[in-house]
Amino acid sequence: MQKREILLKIYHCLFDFFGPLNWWPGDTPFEIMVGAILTQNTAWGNVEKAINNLKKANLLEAQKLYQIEEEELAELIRPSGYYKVKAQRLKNLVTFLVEEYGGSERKMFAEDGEELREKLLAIKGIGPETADSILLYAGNKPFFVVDAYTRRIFSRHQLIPEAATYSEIQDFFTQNLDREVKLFNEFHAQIVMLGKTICTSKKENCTSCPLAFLNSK
DNA sequence: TGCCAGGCCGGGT
DNA sequence: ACCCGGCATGGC
Repeated sequence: MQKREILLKIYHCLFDFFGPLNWWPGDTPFEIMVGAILTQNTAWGNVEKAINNLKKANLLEAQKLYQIEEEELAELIRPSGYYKVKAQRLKNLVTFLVEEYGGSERKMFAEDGEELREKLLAIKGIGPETADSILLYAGNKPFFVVDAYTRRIFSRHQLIPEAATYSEIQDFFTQNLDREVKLFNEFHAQIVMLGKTICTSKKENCTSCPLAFLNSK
């Protein structure tokens, strides 16, 4: 079977299993960008607490985070862990957003995707996964997001080498899928759902894996 | 009770 | 070009 067929089969299998997920959990593009930074190596439940703190304080806007003291921001996002570095990283992002685009995500995302990706990667605290999450889920641009679940699940089924780099894994998807926002969005969401709910172990294969058909290829 | 979560950076080889 | 320690809270 061709890689292309396998990928589509996996996608449809997951979609049938979980149903449509319509990611990312977040009401606005700005909230999604904030969440993308806060969720770095962190359980989403903790991120929710931090975002709720920002919402309750009515601070979930670029201009407001731009003005707030970094120490105060750090206290608000404390539940998300790594709160001091993440406060810096959020500051770096909103500074970029405000000073380059007047705080308007719409203006930022009007830019060419590849160029914007380079600019995001140049911000300290934004690596490839965070940049691609922002581009895909906040900006509706077709960049496939690779995360720990993706590596774990796909290397376990021997579709990618375990030591593959981020861009190698990303290429595996983008070279074998149509470059569509809807597909990239839903596919990544399905992978995360699988990793969170069923394929949770780092070591053993899960017994009730919906992708078990891959084992008898 | 310890382990781990939707990374990333900086310094050392 | 890799490898590793540091960053931290809350849930199981």
